Parts: sequence; structure tokens; C-alpha cells
Amino acid sequence: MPTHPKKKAATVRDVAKAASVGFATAARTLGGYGSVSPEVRGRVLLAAATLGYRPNRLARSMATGTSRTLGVVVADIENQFFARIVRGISDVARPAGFEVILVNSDEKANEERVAVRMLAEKQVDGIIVAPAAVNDFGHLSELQDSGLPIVLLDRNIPQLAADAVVIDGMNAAEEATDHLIALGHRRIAIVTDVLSETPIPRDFRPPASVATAGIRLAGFLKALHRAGLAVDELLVRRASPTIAGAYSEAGALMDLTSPPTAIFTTDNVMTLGAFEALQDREIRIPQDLSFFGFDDLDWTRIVHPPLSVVAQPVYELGATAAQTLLGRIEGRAGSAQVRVLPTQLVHRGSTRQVSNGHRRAKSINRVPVPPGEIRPQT
Amino acid sequence: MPTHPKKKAATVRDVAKAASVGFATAARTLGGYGSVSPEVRGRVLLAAATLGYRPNRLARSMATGTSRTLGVVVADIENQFFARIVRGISDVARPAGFEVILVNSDEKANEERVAVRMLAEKQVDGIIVAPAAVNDFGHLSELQDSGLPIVLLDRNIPQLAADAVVIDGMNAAEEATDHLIALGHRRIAIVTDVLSETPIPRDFRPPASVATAGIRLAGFLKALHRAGLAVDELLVRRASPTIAGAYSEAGALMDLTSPPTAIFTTDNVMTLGAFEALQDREIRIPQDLSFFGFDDLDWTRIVHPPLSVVAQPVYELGATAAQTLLGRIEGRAGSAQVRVLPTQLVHRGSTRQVSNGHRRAKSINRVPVPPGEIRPQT
DNA sequence: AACCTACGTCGGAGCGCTCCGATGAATCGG
DNA sequence: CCGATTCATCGGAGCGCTCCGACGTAGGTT
Repeated sequence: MPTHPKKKAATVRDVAKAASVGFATAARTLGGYGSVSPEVRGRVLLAAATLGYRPNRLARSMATGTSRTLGVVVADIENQFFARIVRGISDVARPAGFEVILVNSDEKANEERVAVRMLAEKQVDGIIVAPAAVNDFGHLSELQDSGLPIVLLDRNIPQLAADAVVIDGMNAAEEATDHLIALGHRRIAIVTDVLSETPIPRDFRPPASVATAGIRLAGFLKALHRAGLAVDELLVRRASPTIAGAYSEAGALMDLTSPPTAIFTTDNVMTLGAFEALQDREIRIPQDLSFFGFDDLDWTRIVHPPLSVVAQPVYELGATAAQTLLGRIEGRAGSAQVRVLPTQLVHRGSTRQVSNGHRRAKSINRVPVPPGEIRPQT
Repeated sequence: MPTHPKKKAATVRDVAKAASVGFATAARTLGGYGSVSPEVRGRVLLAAATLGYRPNRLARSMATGTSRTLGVVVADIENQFFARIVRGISDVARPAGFEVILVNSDEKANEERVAVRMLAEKQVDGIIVAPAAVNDFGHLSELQDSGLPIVLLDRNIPQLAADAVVIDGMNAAEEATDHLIALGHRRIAIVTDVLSETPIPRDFRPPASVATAGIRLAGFLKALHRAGLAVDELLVRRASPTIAGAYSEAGALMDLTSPPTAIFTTDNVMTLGAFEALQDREIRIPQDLSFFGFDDLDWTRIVHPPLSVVAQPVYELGATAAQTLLGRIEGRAGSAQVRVLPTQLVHRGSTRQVSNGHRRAKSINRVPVPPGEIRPQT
């Protein structure tokens, strides 16, 4: 038994010879196109079986110009958010006969640039990308110009005029914040990641950035503004996008002379890190602090207390992106569409009416709070 | 602006013409092989840049017979275990210039068979697979015969004589169980998944199956046996491999007339599901029940109490598999090697000395228990 | 009977690239 | 000064497949 039994795989030509039919006829039979009489078909199939013929999809792709492969670029497959998305993509792609090449960008525009180029060179039929930077997309529009279908995931880039599948992060953050406000909270903190380039405005302004974190931060600010609450810059924390980052920012928050009475986090990593920090400080939730997380992951149900979170349809995000991409690949025309998938607030036990004697904290669990009912505190 | 600006990408031929050099010379320059004089190289590169030349890797693969692509087949990318593994693989593969095609098998041998075939037809240079069934591997040995390097992940198949990267699940389970025994527990339950085909022996026997779950179950049984404890079949629960499955089995366990005083779970899904069930029943851990989980995921630190678990080097599992595969692809000869990566027990707060008056429960936290010190109970 | 249509069959021309063998110019030693 | 070696350059032959146009034979029409 040799180490390399590479016995040179049989090709269509070999099969044709073995079945004593023309080369093209064998090709048609095996490739499943054109027409071929039943007898001949049988002969060819038999020969193929005995020779152990396996088509070379690369050659096929070469000839057809279509690889039946999708490129997927996400920040980090270890992040459950992206893992679930990829699963959604994969579940749609495979039945349609597409394989998926997966690349992690770690939110680095440069990694993404390289990855996307490589994917294009590998002749993928389309690309799904959760863009790392919303202001650095030259590589993406380049692709687009070359006619490669591309679908944006989780983050839209309006200038790109590409299909996109997103959630309404602004509204989601706003609803969550409204809920906290309705519970009477006035000192509400947010733990978001540094990728939210939005400067903190005194008043609410539409988001300058369209990055996921920036949009959610904007929603948070908008809710505060609508309620007439001043923004305390100390309560807006931008963590490095890791559990450790969120951990330390949440810790810093509680070290404040005047700590917040509620914390909102903007993604599952921030949620985990912040929650761990609170846990380690033995801060009682919701008695001492209300907590509103983001992403309805399995573990949010089993911590104490179970976390109230913004639930987003993660799997569907991926599945929809894949469907959209397949549509484009099949030649669906029409201008780029942005699909906004619905989020919803999941109320578990981690928020409650603010305890320390705030006036006008009477409306409970009313979401969103009717404008004007909640008055500015200072 | 047309919808399909497919302006037909420039090829080596076009570049050669534009630079007025021979076709092969341009090819050598762009392909980075052979030799070419500096002036000519400059001309070619310039022409390539102005034409926006992008190599077609498919064509290159066709010509070289190597695709610089790896196939990876795991059960489910949504499972954090596999997500982390894939990250490990990817981190090793990409710097080496390999892309990764990812496929989910859902532990179904048939899905795996189809996937693996497709990957081979797509001419991947090698395959990493966490085999769904250890007794159904014809498709894998077929590949092997065709000379395609293949590395087994998480589960070995000795008959296959392929490289494999695994942990010593038997020993890990044994250590964890020993720990529980040392704490005086006599009624120790295990929640494992149905894929552990091992019949429950009265006494310990080496595992008939080499499936992951089967091995861990065997380790559990071995520890009981060594301690002279009889196996109560009611305490061996095989759940469907989902959170819900583990949830209901753990629940059933606590409904027993004589429930266990300790529970051991054999993977992260079982751990989550079982823990959730205990949580929902308001069973106090570790006061009412000791709990030992598997897989040191982030959330195990933030539940109450923090979970003691068997930690396995998940990322390294993937990275090592990739390194092994790359080695084979580069032609490293030698017989198949099985790499066993070390696990370790992480003690947090979820186990404690058994409370209800068992005799001889004096040795605490001694792991593993000295043979003979713990006597059979009945 | 002569004709047209339809369809199974066939070889060949690509797809874009790498690799091989050949060519010609330049460099070196005797 | 000429033969021998070196090296940039070149076209062509593949890699395995699909697709196109051509061919031949059968069936149906007038």
C-alpha cells in the first residue's frame, strides 16, 4: 500500500473510451446536459461507475464561468452572532447547490479587502460580507463594478447601492432605552464598542456613522433626547470589542461617584462582558441595577436573573442574505434593496422600576413611553 | 450605469498584448514564477495595473492541480465548540494561503458523505472532518485511496489510519467523575447524547464505540467501577443532542424517586440544557446537587454558581488539525498520527462534598481519589 | 420518391492558466 | 576569435470540462 496511491482520476475522455462513445456524448451524459439516448446513457454510466469517475468541478467552472461557490466574510466566526448567521447562509446555499467559503475579517478593513479580492479571484459567484468599516469600501464597489453580486450583512453602506440585510438597530436601541426610561431610570449607561465612531452629541442627531454600534448608540441617545434627559458623557462607554473590554468599562461605570441605575449593552459580547463585571462586583440585578442586553443567546436565559434583551432574528439575517444573493446570481435585476428584519424586546427579569426615590417614575413597563409623559430630571 | 457592467476581466493575454511582450512572459511575471528581466517586469506590471488585471485562481488551479482550498466538515457551526475549532483552522490556513470551505453535517453520515464528495470534486487540497459516524466511513477511506489528505477531528477512526487530533475524552470524564466520587457522591448521574452507542455495562469495559460521547461515557463508567460503585442505569441518560434534549433528561433525573446527588454532562450542549433544567426547578447548586460540566465556554463563568467544567483546548484542536493537514499537503510522509491534546479540570463553585449523611465522605477535593479509599456503598 | 425536420452523436474550439522545450542573445573561457 | 554555457523570452501543449456547429440517420410530410 503506497503512501500516495494517486492513481490519476478518470476523466470524461477515459469514460468515453471505455464506453466506446464519442467524447462529447460521454460529457453530455455525465454533465447532465444535452440529450443522449437511453442505451448510450446506460453504457456511459456503467463505464463511469466502473472507472470510478468523479467530475472535476473546477474544470466545469472553468468552462461555464460559474463556480457554485459563495464567499462569506464575517468579523469572527467564534462570535455566536456570526456563527448563527453563517448557519443561516449555509442552510440556504447548500440545497441550492452552493458551497460556502468562509473568511474572518476581525473587523479589519484590510483583512476584508484581501479576503474579498481573493474570493473574487477564486471566482465565487457572489459575496456576502458584514463590512468591517462603513467608510472604507473601495474594494467592495470595485467588485460591484466587475459585476460580482454582493450582499451586505448587518451593516448597510448606502453609498454602495448594494443589497443589504439588516435590523433597525436605531429603533431597537431606542425601544430598549425607552423601556428603561419608562421604569423611571434617569442615569442610564450604555456599553457599546469603540467601533461606534459617532461623536456623542449634546442633543440627539441622526447617526453620522452607519456602523452597527454607532446606530445603536444613536438610538439610545435619541430615546434619551426624546425623554428630555441630558446625556452624561461618563455614562457612554466605548469598550474594545471584546468581553474583557466590556468588563472593564462596565466596572468603571460602577466605580463612578454617581453610578448609573441602568445599563444597556449593544451586542452579545458587550452584554456578556458587562454582565460578568456586575456579577463579580456582586451587584444585585435588578434590585441595585437594571440591565438590558442585546442578542437573545441561549445563556441569557440561565444566568441570574435571566436577562431582558433585544432579540434579533440572527439566523434569518443569514438566510435572507443568502436568498437575496442567490436571486442576484440567478440574474434578478432591479435596484439594490435593503431588507430590514424586525427585532423585539424580550422581557425577563433583569430590569425593574428604579428604586431610589425618583419622582415621576410611575409608568411601568409601558414601551415606548408616550412622548412628554416623562419629564427631564434636572 | 448598466446593471451588469461585466466588462470581461482582463486576462494574461490582454496584459501581454498591452505590454507588447510574449504571452508566456506576462504569465511568468504575473504568476510569480520563472525569470523575467526588470524592465519587462515593470512594463507588464504597469499594463496589468492599468487593465485592472486579476488572476483567475480557478484557471491556475486547473493548470497546477492544486486549489489552495481546504474542506472542513463539522456537525454544526452554531455549536460554539465547532465555531472555535473552525476559527483555529482558519487562523492557520489563511496565513499559509489556503481558503476554507465550510460544511455542516448535523452529525448525519449521509450529509457528510455528500459533502465530502462535493469537496473532493471541487478539488480541495485536503479535508478536515469531525466524522458523524465512526462506523460509517467508506466515503472517507475512498477519499484517502484517491490520495486526498484527510484529518479527523475530535473523533478518531482507528480503522481508517488517518491523522487525527483528539482529546482523551475517557480520561477527562474519568477525572471529573473521580472528583465527584472524592466528594463523597455515590449517586452520580451522567447526561450524554444518544450518539454514545455504548451499551451500559454492569462493570466497566473498554468502549465499543469510539464516538466522542461513547468515550466520555466509558470514562465515567470506568471511574465508577474503579471506585467500586454499582452503575444505576436510571442515572445514565442519553439525550437527543440538543439543549432541549438535555433539559428534559436532566429534569427526568430530578424526578426520580431517588435522584442523583451529582450530575456530569459530556459536552457544552448537554451542560447548557441540563443546567437550565436545574435552574428552572430551583435546585440549589452545589447545596442540593453537585454539577460538573464539559467545555469551558464563556458563559460557564457567569452563571450561578460558576460551573466546574472539563476544559478542552478547542481552538488548538482546530489549529493543530490544520497544521497537520498542511503538513500532509506539503507532502510530509509517514504513517498516520493521532495527536491527543490535554484537557484539564477547572474547579469553580458547582460541586461540593455530598451533604446527606454518607459515610466515608471525608476526602474532599482530592483528585483523583486514591484507589481503594472510597468503598462501594451497598 | 424526394424532401424536410428532429434528434442523437461527434469533434473541435475555447475557458485562463502553468509548464516545457525551443530560440536567440549575451557572457565567458581558452 | 569561436564554441560553450547561461538566461530572458517565446509559443504551444496541456489541465478537464462545456458549448457550438456539423453530420448522419430516422421519421413524417407532400
